[in-house]
Amino acid sequence: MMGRKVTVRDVAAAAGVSTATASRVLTHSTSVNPEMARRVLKASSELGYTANVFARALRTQRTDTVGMVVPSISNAYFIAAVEAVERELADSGRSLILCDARESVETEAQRIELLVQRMVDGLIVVPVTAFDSVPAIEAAARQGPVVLFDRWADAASTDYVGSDNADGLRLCVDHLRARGCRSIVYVGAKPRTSTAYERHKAFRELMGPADGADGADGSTLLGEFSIEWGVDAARQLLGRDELPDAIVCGADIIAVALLGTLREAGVAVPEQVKVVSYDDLLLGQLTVPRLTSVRQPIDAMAAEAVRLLDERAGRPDAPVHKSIFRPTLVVRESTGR
Amino acid sequence: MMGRKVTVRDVAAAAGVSTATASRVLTHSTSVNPEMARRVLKASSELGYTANVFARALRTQRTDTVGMVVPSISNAYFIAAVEAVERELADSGRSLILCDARESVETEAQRIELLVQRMVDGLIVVPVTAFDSVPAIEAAARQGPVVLFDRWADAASTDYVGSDNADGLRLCVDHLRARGCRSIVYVGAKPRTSTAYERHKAFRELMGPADGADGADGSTLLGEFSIEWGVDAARQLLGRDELPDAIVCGADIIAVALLGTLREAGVAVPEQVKVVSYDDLLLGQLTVPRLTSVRQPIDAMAAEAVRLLDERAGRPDAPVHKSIFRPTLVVRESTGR
DNA sequence: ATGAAAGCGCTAACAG
DNA sequence: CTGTTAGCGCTTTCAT
Repeated sequence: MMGRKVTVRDVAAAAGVSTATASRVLTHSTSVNPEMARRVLKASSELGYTANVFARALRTQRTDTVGMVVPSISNAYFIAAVEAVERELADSGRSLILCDARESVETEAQRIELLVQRMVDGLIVVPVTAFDSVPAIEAAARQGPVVLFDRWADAASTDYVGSDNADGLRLCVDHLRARGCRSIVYVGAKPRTSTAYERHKAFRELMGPADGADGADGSTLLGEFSIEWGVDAARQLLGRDELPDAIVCGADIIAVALLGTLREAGVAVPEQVKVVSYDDLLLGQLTVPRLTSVRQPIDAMAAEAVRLLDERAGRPDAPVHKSIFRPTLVVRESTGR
Repeated sequence: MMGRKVTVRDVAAAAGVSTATASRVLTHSTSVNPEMARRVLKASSELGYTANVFARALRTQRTDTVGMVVPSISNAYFIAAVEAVERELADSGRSLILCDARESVETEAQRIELLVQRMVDGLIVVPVTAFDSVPAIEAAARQGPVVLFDRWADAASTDYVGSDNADGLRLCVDHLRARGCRSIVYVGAKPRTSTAYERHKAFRELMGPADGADGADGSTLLGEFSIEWGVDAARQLLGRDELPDAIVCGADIIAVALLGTLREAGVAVPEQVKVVSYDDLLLGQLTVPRLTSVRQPIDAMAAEAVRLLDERAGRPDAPVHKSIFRPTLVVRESTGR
């Protein structure tokens, strides 16, 4: 429906050259007579020429477009990631096509397939799960460059950019201990994603071998990365005989909901309970009190993801590369003044 | 880089028919001998055939793809709109390409241009501004179907789907008056967008002809649809001799920030000041107290937008259509129990 | 350095 | 109903 009418032919004719020469000028491919080049450029701009992307892609097998699939566009952390990647791509004149997997492995597979068909030059994926997302990702990786972002998928032999979750959790626990907290509870997500898995594992290791079974002593509560779970977990804690000194949340989205629920119940944060979280979303700075949270260097991570994509495009058989960034802790009022 | 190798030719050969017949089967265009059809389908699935989108688009001039440009993907209201449109399109087997204008008219123009080039079958735009966005929108509308969503752009002769902002504001003010509020302040955005303009205008008309000049009596404060402005406006109000009975916010993003700032300063909401807002985001249900807010029927609006796009594709010269939906007020704790 | 011509993979006329 | 053929608009050999 939508589309240009002006073609290279028109430009060539107007400039009095062959379509080949016109194309050469327009794509800066080979050197051409300056005078002809001038005429082509003039004709091109006068006619308002824009190359038909489909014809070009059909011919060159490239699109200057990168695809990105995230688990949910309503999670602000992924939006921040998308924005960072888009900024990065803009620098090299490329654009991003964004797809939402809606937390469904099936939708995710469809979206990945869609993007591969659209011949994106590369694909950045934040997998919905660590296991079930693997087949679609591997199929895509067979066709071209794929980089996993933030979460890895098990056994997927693709490049990866993420941050050190164990270190992030260590920052949380060290900070709380320095403020005198003894009893600490972790409220996170079930280990269906690599981030949920790593953060939970790190917490348990940091807390010592006290509990053997999976949170049998009540020091860890696992649900989803969602508002609902934050509310639910808070209620569970409120139902206990006594509250812990501090709560470590696996993500801001959980923490914000948990915080609201605790305060609604009259619990003073940070006086009675301190709360620390992960992601450092703007959202966490709107709460009262504002959240102490682990920040990942998302711009650097986005840049690295694009770099890996380009590197892989150049050397398809290079060994798999994993880039792990160090997070930092941003201290705010939720862990005391 | 990424792309299929299997072509119609391969499928046709494997099925022992011509490419034309194979194509006919694969696109369900004309009726074909059932036996041949069976063979083609079998060959197709055995070879793992997928049509090359570019070749198809080049030939058919269609892509089964709709483009959407929003002012900012970090504003949860637009994300909700995107999700609704995507759901709607999925029903008819089409997909959405999303672009972020980053609150910049220039970026917006680029993105619109990019999508038009990509020959999307239609374009849904939430314009960054009511005036400066017009040229890019009109240029796109000359190429194919365009529907403005939520915000209209001045003099753009394109179809539009939105909601009745005057009615929404009336709901707010009526509700507050029913709860006994006398002094009411409006905190909104400068009239650079149609929604900001209409909400502000409606508020002033509802409050009577008391103030002539633009908020000269301090009953309206105008800034941006942003966190920062919410904080700033709250501080301005806190600096006054006395607080109003109630505050009407032009958007939840403003209200959430304003609410946090008021409560941090020890102001009791809703006891001292009631707060009502617009958009009914999930965000507003995480605050303490939860926000009373105007909800727009976003799913119905998305469905209508897609319908208008399709209608326009069928009849390019049909008169311009504007669809205005009625909002409702969702009452929560921020205006009293 | 330039032009003529050959396709990229697909679908729509046009004959049969 | 089926096959042959001609492009969609572009880039890129291959000659010159």
